[in-house]
Amino acid sequence: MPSPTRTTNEEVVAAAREIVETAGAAGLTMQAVAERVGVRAPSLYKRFADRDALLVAVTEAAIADLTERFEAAAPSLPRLAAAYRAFAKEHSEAFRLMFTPSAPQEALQRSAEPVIRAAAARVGEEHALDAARLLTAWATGFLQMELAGAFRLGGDVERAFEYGLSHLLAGIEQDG
Amino acid sequence: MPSPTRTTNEEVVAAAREIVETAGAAGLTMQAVAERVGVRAPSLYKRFADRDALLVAVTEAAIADLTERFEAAAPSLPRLAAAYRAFAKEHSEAFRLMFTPSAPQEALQRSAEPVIRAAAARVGEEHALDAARLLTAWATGFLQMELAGAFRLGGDVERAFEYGLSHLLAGIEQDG
DNA sequence: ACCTGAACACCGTTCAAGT
DNA sequence: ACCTGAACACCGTTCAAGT
Repeated sequence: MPSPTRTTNEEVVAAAREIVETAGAAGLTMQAVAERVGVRAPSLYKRFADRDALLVAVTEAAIADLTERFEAAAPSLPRLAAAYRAFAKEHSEAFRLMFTPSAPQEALQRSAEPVIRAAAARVGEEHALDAARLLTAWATGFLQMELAGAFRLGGDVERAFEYGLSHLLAGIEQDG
Repeated sequence: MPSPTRTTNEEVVAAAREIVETAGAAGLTMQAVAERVGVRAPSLYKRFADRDALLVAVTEAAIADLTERFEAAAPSLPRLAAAYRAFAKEHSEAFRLMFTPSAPQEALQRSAEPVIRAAAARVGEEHALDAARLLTAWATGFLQMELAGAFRLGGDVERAFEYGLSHLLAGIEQDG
């Protein structure tokens, strides 16, 4: 007799996201996830090929979350930057996963679209991609360094972020 | 009777670095390191408190390597940027480790000094730190994205790096 | 059809015992 | 003084057996 399904992919990914955020990617064990959704570890392999596939699903869910925030913040570039920073702070572990070779690139491309459109409104279609990449690279590096503790000494991080952002926005507008 | 030492901390770290670079941080097992230096895994705990301490030592050695390259490239900002990119490509796994909360921040601060001095020569002492951070954050984010495959589509990565760099250098020089 | 216990290979780590 | 085998707890993963 067929057993009724005891959990769902969504529930598994949600549990995995919580574990990743509280215990880090290294803390994501199949047993911990299984316990959280009320099954045994081997059952998870019916849904995800292996631990790595689950980790990719976690990354993808995080990217979808970020994309929503971007869409809500667009087309203001300062608000996009603030949304990015807020996301990185709330989901620092998932943020790190996004810059791993196994991250789903199509999802990342989609998340970048609001940024590219906002850049286009500011500097025109022709330079939109370059401008968006400049801003994204800077913000990504800044947040990565901030999360790693690189700014622990050396003054007001808030102010440094605002300084960098306004500087880049001004620079981007004036040429091509 | 005292046994003669069969390996050294330096040899252990060197072996660990090779493993990290070929198999990734996840591939760094105490047994693999031990085999490489000709001892058994438990012996490594005489030298490093645990696997994490060894990983920190690997990160620190990589930062020392980067610092040497920076010192050789200074005070040219384009050469510093090129050195950073070359390092990231040759030691992509260690590069990622550098932006982890457990990375040794004092070593990272030291590695940043040639960049800050080069920035000072370009924009003056007063804005050197801000300028160096702007450049470093951008380059770090760019390389992180490049290594993750974010630029797999979308044209000439080389050109995009040069574009971003020259744009930032021009922007940095003109104001404060 | 879905779930599980049992099993396997592998890992980090400790420690008493060897030299 | 340094090294090791043996052991423990834990992990990912597979699979035959349950319902």
